[in-house]
Parts: sequence; C-alpha cells; structure tokens
Amino acid sequence: MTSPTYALERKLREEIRSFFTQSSGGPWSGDIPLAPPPNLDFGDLSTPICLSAAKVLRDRPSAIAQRLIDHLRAADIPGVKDYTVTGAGFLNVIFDSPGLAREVLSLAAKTVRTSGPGEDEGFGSMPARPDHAKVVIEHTNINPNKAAHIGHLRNACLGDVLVRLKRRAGYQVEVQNYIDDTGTTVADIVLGLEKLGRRPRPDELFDHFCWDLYTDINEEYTHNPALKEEQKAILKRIEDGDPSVAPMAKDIARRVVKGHLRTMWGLGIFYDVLTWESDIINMGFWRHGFERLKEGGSLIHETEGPNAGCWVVKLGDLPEFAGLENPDKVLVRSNGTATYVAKDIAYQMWKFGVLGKDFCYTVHTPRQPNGQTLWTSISDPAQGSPDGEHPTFGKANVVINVIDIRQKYLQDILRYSLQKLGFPNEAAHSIHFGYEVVSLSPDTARELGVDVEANEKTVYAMSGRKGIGVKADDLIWRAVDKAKEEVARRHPEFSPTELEDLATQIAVGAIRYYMVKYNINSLIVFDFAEALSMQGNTGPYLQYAHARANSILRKAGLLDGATSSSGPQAAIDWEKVEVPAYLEPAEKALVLKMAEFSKILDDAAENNVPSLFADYVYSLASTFTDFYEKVKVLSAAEPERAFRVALVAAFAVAMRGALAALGLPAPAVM
RNA sequence: GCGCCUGUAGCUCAGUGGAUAGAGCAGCUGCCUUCUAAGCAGCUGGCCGCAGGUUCGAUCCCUGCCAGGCGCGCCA
Repeated sequence: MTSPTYALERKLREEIRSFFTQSSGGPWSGDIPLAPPPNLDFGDLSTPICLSAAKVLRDRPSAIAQRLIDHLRAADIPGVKDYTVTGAGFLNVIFDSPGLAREVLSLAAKTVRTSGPGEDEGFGSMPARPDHAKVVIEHTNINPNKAAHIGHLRNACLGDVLVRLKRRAGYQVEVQNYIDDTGTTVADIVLGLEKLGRRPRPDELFDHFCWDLYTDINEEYTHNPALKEEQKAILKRIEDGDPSVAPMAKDIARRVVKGHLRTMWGLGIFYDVLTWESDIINMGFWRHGFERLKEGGSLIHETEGPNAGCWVVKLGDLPEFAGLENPDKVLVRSNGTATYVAKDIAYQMWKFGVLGKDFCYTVHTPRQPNGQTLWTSISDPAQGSPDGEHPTFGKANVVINVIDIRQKYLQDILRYSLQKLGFPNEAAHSIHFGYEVVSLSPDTARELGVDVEANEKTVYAMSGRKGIGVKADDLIWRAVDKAKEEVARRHPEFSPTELEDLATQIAVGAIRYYMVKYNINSLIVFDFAEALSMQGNTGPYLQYAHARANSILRKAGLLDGATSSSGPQAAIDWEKVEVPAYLEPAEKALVLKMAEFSKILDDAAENNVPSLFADYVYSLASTFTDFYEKVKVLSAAEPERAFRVALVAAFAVAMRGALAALGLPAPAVM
C-alpha cells in the first residue's frame, strides 16, 4: 500500500511499542491510538498513550512523554519533523510537510504512468494480491417482473462500489447478478397479460409497463380471490413447460432483465455473469448438493416430531439460534421437495466451487457499454457458446452477497448450515453485506398518491404490489432534467449533445453518491429534494472540485481540449518540481489529505465500508476547495507557481481515481 | 415473546475510551472587474434518548429502562 502517512504511522507505532517494551521491561501489547489533535497548532498527529501508560509505568504522563520523544528523535522516522507535548501529556507529531509533498507528487507520477488498477501502486490502486484471491460479489438481484426501483438502486450502487474498491485493493472480482425467474412473480405478469388484456404502448418501456401491470393484478387479487387459484395454475403450467405459457414467461423475464440492464448500465454498473434461478433448478444443483451434504452426516432425516419425514439441519447449539422455538431448519420437505434455503445452500456451494457441478453458459451481451462481455447461465448445453469456451465462473475464495438487512436471518441460516454440513471454510468466507432498505419521506409518499394526511408516519415503506415506490429510471430522468437546467445556464454555448452528456454525468454522480454516502445500517428515507440536491455534501460537489482543478490546469497550458481530462499531467516533470521549504496551511492540508488516500481505500475495501471511502472523497474535495479559495496558483511567483500547479495536477489525478472508485463520472468542465 | 438494528443541532447524517462533539440542508449576514458562486466566510442552533455502572477520563464500553424500525414458515 502506498500511503505516505500510513507508512509513517506504522513506523511510529513500531517505535512507540519498542519504547514501552523497554520501559516496562516486558512486551507491550495493546493498541496505540493515533489521531489528529483538536488544534493543529499542537501538531499533525497525536496520541494519548502516555496518559494510559502512566499507571503501569508509575510516572507522570508528561515525564513519560518527554522520554518517549527522546526515543523517537533517536529513531529518526522519515516524514517526521518534530514532536511536542501538550495538555496532560499528549504526544504530538509534527510532519515534515515538504517531504510528504514530495512523496505525494511521486505518487501522482506513478498513477499517471500506469493505466489502471492492479498494475502499479499509485493513488488508490494496489498491485494484484500475491494469493490471487478471487471475490465473487452478487448484487442487483431484481425479480424480473417489474422495473427497478430506488431500493434496487441502493443495492446495485453499494454492490458496484464494493466491486470497484475490491478491484483497486488488488482482488480478482467477479460480479454476478442473480435472477429469480421462477415462482409467482413472473406468473403474475403472465396472468395480468391474459386476464387484463393489457399491452404496452409503443413508446412504453416493457419493465415500466410491467410495474403497473403487477400493481393492477395484485389489486385484482384482493377483489377476486378466485384469481389466486388461476395464479397457481399458471405457475404449474410454467413449471411443467406448457408451450402455451412457458416460453411467454421466459420472454417476459428476459425483456424485463433487459430493462434492468439498461438502467444499471446507464449508471456505470456492469456485470460478468447473470445466473438464473431456473437454471439452478434445471441443472439439478440441489440434487447434487443433497448427495454431497448427506456424506457429511449432519443432515438429519427426522422420523418423528413436528419435522417427521423432513431432512433438517440442526442449529440449536449455536447461540444465534438458541432462542428460537424451533432451531431446526427444514431443507427437504416431507413431500420430498427442497426449500428455498436448500437451493440457496447449493448455489452458495457452487459459488465456492465445492458443489461439483456447473452451469452451461452463453454470451448474453457481447459488449456492455464498458466494453466487457456479459455472460449468462443456461441449462441446455446445445445453446452454449459455439466453441464451448467460456470464462471460469464461481470458484471464489470469498463470496459477498449484497442483500438487504431483512434477509439477515436467512443469510445466517445459510452460513451456519454450511458450517454444520461440512464446509466451515466456505462458511467463514461467506459475507452477507446487509444494508438497510430505502423508504419514502412523507413528501415523496404524498407525491406518489399515498394518503399521508390520514396518519402521521414519518417513514413510508415502498410496496411493489401496491405500486408505491420510485422507479430508478424516473429518478434518473428527473436528475438529468435538473442538471440540464443548471448546465444550460452556465454553458449556453453547448450543443444539445454536450448538454445531454454533461447533465447525465452530473445526474449519475448525484444519484450514485446519494446511494452510498450513508452508513449501511441507516435507513434511507428517500426524498426527491435531497436525492436531487447538487449542493453541499453531494456527488456534484465532488465532481465540481475535480472540474475546477482541471480548469486551472487548462489555463496553465497542461490540458489540450476544452473538455479533455486525459493524459495532460504527463507533461509535468514530477520528480524535478521544487518543493518549497514552507507550505501554506491550505497546501499542507491538501498534501496530508492526499497522503491518506490509499490508507482509507484499503480500510474501506478490506472491511467492506463504501461510506467510509465516500466520506473521505468528500473531505478530499472540500480540502481542495479550501486550497482553491485561499491559495493563488496561476498568479503566484515562481517557484511556488510550478509547485502549486503540480499540486493541483496531483489532486486532479487523485480525485479522478477517487471518483472512479465510487463510480462517479469525472467531467473536466462543469 | 425472542433476536437484530437505530436514537447526536429544526431536518438528514459523520464521529472517537481522551483536549472546545463535527458536516450538509434549512434560517439569517456578507463575498462574483480576481484560477468556474454546483463555491466561500460568518452567525443562529446540542442534558450526544433516560438512569445507573466501569474508568484518571464515557457521546463511545457494560446493565436496565424508554422510543422507533426490522426479523423470527415444510413461503419465495
């Protein structure tokens, strides 16, 4: 990892630990907290370690701190200029800012020299991991019976940022999008088409058409209970492959998924493979898994009690399940059919490559907008890719399932069942990335026709059946419209194409950032005004900082075209830039902030915390904005001017990487 | 009933066993002949849900309580 401040902190901790080991006459364990002091006059980094050590060493904290300083000075840590003691005995570290500036510039140079993540170490791109660890990330997973809504958007945006972070952290990542095309959801649409005789308007998107149809047929169920019986009959006919409905159901699912892909591609979200529930069934994944699990001996065939005749996994001895009335989970019903969780276990085994069975595959989309091929599972080998060749899917070291928090219980059952049934390693590497759902604010609910005045709730749950929800496309369209107004005001000279293009980039930035900036434990109470905001802590603010930096570079003659942001920084001779002995506070702050880049990225990637990185990028942008306000670049005298131009260029490089890691477009002009 | 999550400024959210609890929005005051005002500066605004405990020190850790959300099928 290439974070100058991280390297410095590590060395500092090492030396502090060795000091206390010597002083206390024994190994010194325990964390050494390091954080910026409340007042930057004290120093750049501070630790209260001498306060907590006072009791053990039986000495005053300030006296300990003085001796610690002597030790640290002798160690001569690169990047450190000096130390101070303040307050009750806080030890503060003063950085060698010019030295760190030098390192930040050379990081920028490395970033510019390499073309992408995983090749060399620059801002936020680490070399491929030596163990070649493969991470499978499953996200999006929208039922193929209606258009994507803002809840799916949170899932896809979070999943996609995880993908980007993991890739930058050096992992090999495979993105899977699981599609549940079986069950009642698609049957509802078939029934809706047959019973309600509805057809899409010529200009209507098919997935949007299904959104309304799904609502309407669910409304019909409440008036006409007999229809529920017909739903079951349709489902049976689909499952039996009845030629009068089965192909139609398949076609519906295919067309709706096409709609979902259209929406996600527009946001810069791409996949490696689509996996279909129907293929899992057709390929006999569960039958296969069943045989493997029976070998383990922990799958029990009950002969008496409430679960008589079922195959169950017993989870009662695990603390997580201790309080349940019945901690035994049925995997095979007494009638011989597999439960949903059973299929899920088999599917998870496939992801790890321990099922002993694979799908057949064919190309779904030769070139997604990012140029990558999208594959899809199929169950008929005859329809596979002509040469039979396809990439290796699954066989992961780590599996991350991006699924909302309501599924926590089921994901726990999945993981612990794997553990119990003979796959403890796979269980340990199964991660449920569970995030809170998206609900609606009263204002937004009212706009969607909910009778808000009838009650006083502050949060309104979405409901696909009732048609209460915000379609992802509707949000995107509104964001683009709003961005267009603003762009048109600022750039009346733009052609319609340029206008559309820039507004779309800004809209995507606003929506994606809105979806990932929150901690995953917090419910997003969706509000149009907030989601469409482009001021303050928003995506466009981040993009704007980048655009302003590019503007300076353009005027410094380092950018060719008006909107290009590619390759110009190569013109800077990074290594030869003269770094002043004294840095302005705003310059120093920017240097320190950039120096942390890889440390935060690594932390966010390893611990799966997108919001941590989003937060950092916001602070990176606002630190630059502060620099922009306080320090003149182009009108500065040499050699300061050259240094500042280089610093701005380094920021532009870092910010482009940061935006890319979040999946936000990085326009050079706004 | 049991379990999980959440309670921080009017609103939406950061935050950490340590020094004066931070942003954004909203409100009020200013700043565009000066590298893009999608910006910046300032003001107003906090029993960090409540009560105990641990600690030299608690918004943070522990216990209890209150409030809200979610989950607990031989459904998917």
